Amino acid sequence: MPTNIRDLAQELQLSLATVSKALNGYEDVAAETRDLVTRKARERGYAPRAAARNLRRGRTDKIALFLNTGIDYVVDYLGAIIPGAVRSAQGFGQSLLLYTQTDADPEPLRQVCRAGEIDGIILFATHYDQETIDELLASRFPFVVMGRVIEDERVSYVAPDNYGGAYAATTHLLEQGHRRIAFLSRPELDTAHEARSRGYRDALQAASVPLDERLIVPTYIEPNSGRAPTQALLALEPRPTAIFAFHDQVAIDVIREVTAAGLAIPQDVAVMGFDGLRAGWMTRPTLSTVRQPLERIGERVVEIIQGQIAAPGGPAVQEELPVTLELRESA
Amino acid sequence: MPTNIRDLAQELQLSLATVSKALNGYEDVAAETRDLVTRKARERGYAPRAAARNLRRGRTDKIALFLNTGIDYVVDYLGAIIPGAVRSAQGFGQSLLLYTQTDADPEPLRQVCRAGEIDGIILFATHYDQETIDELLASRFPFVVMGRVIEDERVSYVAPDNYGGAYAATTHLLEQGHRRIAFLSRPELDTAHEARSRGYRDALQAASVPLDERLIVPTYIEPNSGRAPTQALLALEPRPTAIFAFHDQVAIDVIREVTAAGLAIPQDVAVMGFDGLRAGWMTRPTLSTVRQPLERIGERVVEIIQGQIAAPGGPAVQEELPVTLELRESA
DNA sequence: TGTGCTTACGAAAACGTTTTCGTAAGGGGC
DNA sequence: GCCCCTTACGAAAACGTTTTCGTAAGCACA
Repeated sequence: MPTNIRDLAQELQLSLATVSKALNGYEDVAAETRDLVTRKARERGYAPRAAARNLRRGRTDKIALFLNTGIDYVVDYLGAIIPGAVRSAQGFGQSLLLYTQTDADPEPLRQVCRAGEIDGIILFATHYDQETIDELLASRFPFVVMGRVIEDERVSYVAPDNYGGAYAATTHLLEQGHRRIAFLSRPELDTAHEARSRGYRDALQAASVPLDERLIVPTYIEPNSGRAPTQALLALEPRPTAIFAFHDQVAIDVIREVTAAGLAIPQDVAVMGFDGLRAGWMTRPTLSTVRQPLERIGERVVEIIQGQIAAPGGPAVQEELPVTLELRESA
Repeated sequence: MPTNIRDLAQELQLSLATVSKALNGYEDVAAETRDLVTRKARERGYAPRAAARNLRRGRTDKIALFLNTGIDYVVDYLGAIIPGAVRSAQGFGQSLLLYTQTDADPEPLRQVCRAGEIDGIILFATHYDQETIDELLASRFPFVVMGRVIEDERVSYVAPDNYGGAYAATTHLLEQGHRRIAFLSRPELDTAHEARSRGYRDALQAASVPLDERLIVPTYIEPNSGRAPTQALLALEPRPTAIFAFHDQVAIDVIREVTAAGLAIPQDVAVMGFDGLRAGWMTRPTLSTVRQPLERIGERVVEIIQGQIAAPGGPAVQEELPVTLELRESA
C-alpha cells in the first residue's frame, strides 16, 4: 500500500488540506511549510492517486488518439507522428491514450467521452461520417482532426498543404522542362485527393500547359496499386516524361515499373511522390517528394487541443501546414 | 452535465447499489430489474465515470507503453507494433497509454506507477539499467519488456528469436554456395547483437566454414552507418560474396553501396537484412530479410501482462518468437 | 407458529483527492 | 483598547462509483 496524502499529513502533523495545497502550489501556505511538505513527499515517494485527483478535478490530463488501423497506410505515418504528439502532450502535462476505431462503429468513441476518460480527442486519418462529427460538436467535446481537411468551419483540423504541395511538385516538373506530366490519383481519399488534384491542374494551367485527361489515372488503396496504372501510362503515345504520384507508396510502384520497362529515372521519366516517408530514401534512385511535416503535425494537433479544452465550443482552429519540396534523385 | 448513476437510480426508483450491480453483472439482482436498468442506461447514454470507478476498484484498465524515442530506429517499429498491441489491449477491455522516456531519467516511470495511473507497463526497445528493473521487481509492479532479452529469470519479455534468425539467414547464404559471408554488426544493441552474432558464427561453424574476423564489421546507431563499412568490405581481397546486415536499415545502405560500386545483387554480392520492415520492399532489388513478427510481438506482450496483473510477482514469462526467412530478390 | 433458507434489494462505507469556507493568530493604525 | 487586515492553516464537503453487509419478503417444512 503506497503512501497517500493522509499518511503524509499525519507524519507532518498537518491537515490534508494544507499538504494538498502545498503540493499544488497554492498561495496560502507558508514557504517554510511548503518546503517541508515537498521534501517529505519526495522522501516518501508520494504521488497523488490519479483516479482520486481526476474524480475531484473533473479532468484526466489525457488525450485520446483514435486510429483507424483498418486503413493500411496509416501504419506508415504512425511512427512519424506519434513521437511528436507524445512529446508535445507530455509538455502540457498530459499523456496520450491510443484507441482503434472502425468507421462502422462510433460506439467506443462515445463511450470514452461519456466515461470522462479523456479531456480531448484526436481523430487521425480516418473518414468519420458527418454524424459522428455532428455528435461531437453538439456535445462540445474537444476534438481535433489530424491529417484531413474538414469542410466545416466549426471543426478544428491540422493537415498538410495538399494543394500547395501538389502545385509545387508539378511546377518543379514543369520547370525541368516536362510538358507531359501524368498524375496518379487516389480518389478514395476524397479531400486530399481533391486538393492535390487541383494543385496539379492549376500548376499546369499557370504554365499554359494543356491538360490531357488521359494522363490522370486513378489508383486504389491496395498493395501495388500503382503498378498497372504505370504500365498503362508508359504505353501511351507520346509517353509522359514525368509521373507525379499521389503519395510515396504509389511512387515506389512507379519507380519499380519504370525501371522494369528499361527506362531511366529521371532521364526518360521523372518521378515525384508525396508524403516524405522514410521509405523514399530506400528506393533507387531515391525518391523526390513533397514532405509533410508529420512530426510537426503531431505536435500542433496536441497544442490546438489545449485551446479546445480550455474553452470547449470555442472557435475552431484550421491549419494547413506548409510542406517542403524534397528533391532527391528521381526528379 | 452527463448522467450519473444517481440520476439513473432516481429515475428507476431504485438504489444506487442495485443499479450498479445490475450494470456490473452481479447475481443478486432480478433478471427483470437488470433488463430495466440496462435499457434505461442505454437510453440515457450512461457510462460510469472512469475516475470514480478506478478510484473505487483500485485499477484503471490501462497499460503504459514506454517508448524511447531518443533511439531513431524505434520509429520504424512503432507503426508495425502499435496496431497489434492496441487491438489486443482492447480485447482485454484495456487501453494503451503512451509515454516517452529517456534512459537518463526514470522519474516519469516511477511517478506513473505510484500515481496508480496504470495497471502495467510495457518497456519497449529501450535500454533500462538494472536499477530500474530492480526497482520494478521490488515494487512488484507488473511489467514486460518488449523486443529485448533480459538476462534475469524474474523479468518477463517478448523478443524475436535473434539467434535463430541469424542462424537461418546465414545458413541460407551458405546453401546458396557462399563461403565468404560478411556480417555487419551493431555492438550497441548488446543482447540482440550477441544473439545474432552467435547465430552467424554457429551457422558458419556448422557448415565447417572458417570464420574470418575481417568479415565482421561494426556499424553504429546513426544514419548511413552501413555505407563506409560496406565500402571497406568490398575493398577486401578476396571480396565477400554475401553480406548479412544486422538489420534492414543497414542492409539498405549496403544495397546502395554495392550497387554504386557497379556490382550486381545478388549475382556478385548477396545481401540479407533483419527485421522485415516495409521499407525492405522498396529497395531495388527488394531486400531478402529475416522477418520479425512485430504485430504478434505487440499482441503477445499485452497478453502476458494480463498474467502479471492478475498475479503480481508471479512467475515471469519469457518468449522468443519465431522469425521467418523472407526471401525476396537480394539473396 | 417457529425456524431456516433463498431471493432481491438498500444503506452506508470507502476509495484519495481538491477546494471552499471559516477562523485563529499576529500585526499595524488610531 | 479596539478594529481591521493579512497570513497560515484546518474542517468538511464533494467528486461518482463499487462493494460489503444487513434485512425484508416470500416460501417451505416440521
